[in-house]
Amino acid sequence: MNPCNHHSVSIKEMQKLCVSLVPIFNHLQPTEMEKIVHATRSASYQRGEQIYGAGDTSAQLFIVHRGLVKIFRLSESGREQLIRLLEPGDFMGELALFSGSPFDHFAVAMEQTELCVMTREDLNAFIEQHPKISLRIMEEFSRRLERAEKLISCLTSEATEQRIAAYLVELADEHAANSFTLPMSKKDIASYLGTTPETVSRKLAEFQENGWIEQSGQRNITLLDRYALQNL
Amino acid sequence: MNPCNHHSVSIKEMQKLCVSLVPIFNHLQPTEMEKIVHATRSASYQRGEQIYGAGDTSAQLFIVHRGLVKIFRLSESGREQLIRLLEPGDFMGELALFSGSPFDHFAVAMEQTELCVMTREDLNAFIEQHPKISLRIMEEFSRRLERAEKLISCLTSEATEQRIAAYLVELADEHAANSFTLPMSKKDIASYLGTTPETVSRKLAEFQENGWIEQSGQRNITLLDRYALQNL
DNA sequence: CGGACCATTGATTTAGATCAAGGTTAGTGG
DNA sequence: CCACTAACCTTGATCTAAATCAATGGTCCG
Repeated sequence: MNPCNHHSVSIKEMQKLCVSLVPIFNHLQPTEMEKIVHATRSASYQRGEQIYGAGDTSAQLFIVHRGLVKIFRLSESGREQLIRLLEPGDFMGELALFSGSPFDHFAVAMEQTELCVMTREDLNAFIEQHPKISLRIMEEFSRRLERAEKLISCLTSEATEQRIAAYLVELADEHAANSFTLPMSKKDIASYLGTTPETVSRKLAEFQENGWIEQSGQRNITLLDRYALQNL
Repeated sequence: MNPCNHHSVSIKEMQKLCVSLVPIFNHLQPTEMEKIVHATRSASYQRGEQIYGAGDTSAQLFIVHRGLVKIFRLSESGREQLIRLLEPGDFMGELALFSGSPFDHFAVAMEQTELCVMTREDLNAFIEQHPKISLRIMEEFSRRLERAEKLISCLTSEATEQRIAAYLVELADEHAANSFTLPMSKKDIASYLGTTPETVSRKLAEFQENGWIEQSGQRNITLLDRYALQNL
């Protein structure tokens, strides 16, 4: 944890920096933006740098402004379990913020990343003054919760093969295209889907043999038979 | 969906009914309670009755006042996947409320159950007037999210045996005692943990043989060797 | 250019699912 | 209150999907 605080940057710089807050913290008057500026600090991280780790305590809300952050746990056996990837506009650290309990997971920057940081007091004060914003935050929470619960259903009720197929379809939907690039390494995909890199490799090869997908390079995939994948 | 609205009950009755809101909606002045009363309707369900199902749309927040509600999905194969059990004070329906998308899961009363029902408009207005409450709701969200993410880690990184053991330890912690009653049928436990009733049976029998637990009746368990269970 | 990490493919093993058949419990209705 | 039925639980035998172990090739980054 070494957030470099730049409390003396110009308001204009901060506004630019806080542009990622817009999806959540919108409905703001220009004069209100100044309050966010004072409530927010910025922190910068290099690729591979840890933002926080399990056991750390920090009553701060982190909002990704630029870059990519990986959230994961380490199991007893030392296996890394990927929870999710955060893109600009996503936030993290909310549990520590609300309950004060220490983190039980790790956050690491996957590339050059800039964060906005808010303390609990700041958030409290902010929400009291801009109550409508809390609804948007709740909306975001509920979306994440939905995603988590869907993943749980998937993990418990579907076979590994189906999970991998469903994941491909999900990616295609996100990109609104049949060709896309995997957002992470096969190793991480395996961790996310609760399987092993070997199995991911094998299943993708199998899907390709069946003519359902086309792999090119190491991370590019084209869906050829979406229907087949969905009906495994 | 057949909520029986009682909009004409006395304020006193509603206060009693809404006592379960306290964990979330506290910090209220007596005069403010009246607003909740007007914002809330009550609905009553029999054991086994469905509150809503996948596909239904309803922009309402349901808060459990009395009883027990089971939330589950049905997978393609028709397998029931238990998401969670709601006890008094818990709420549901928030995603439909915020995003307007239809439910993708089912909610069924497990016993005689009473709910408080709030529409989106009611919640909006309410939060604008009582912004502090939104922090408590977020807290609740973040707790649920934490639980879901822990379950995901568990499902992906641990073996079935470890999951069952960890679940027993969790139950003991919740009850703050080594003896406790399983909160649901073994069938439902299996569904929750992503396994089958047979495996749950076998593993519990195995744990008992090893002297780690003691089963009595069909739902009572005493932990004898917590350490062994935690270090599978 | 070199080293570390990632990906692929094959051979083997195993945990847990599935299928099957009793025994038990609990909620229902007379 | 008791009897009945349906759902639940348990234990056994078999099967299979995926993990693990292992070895080679590929790719990215310093």
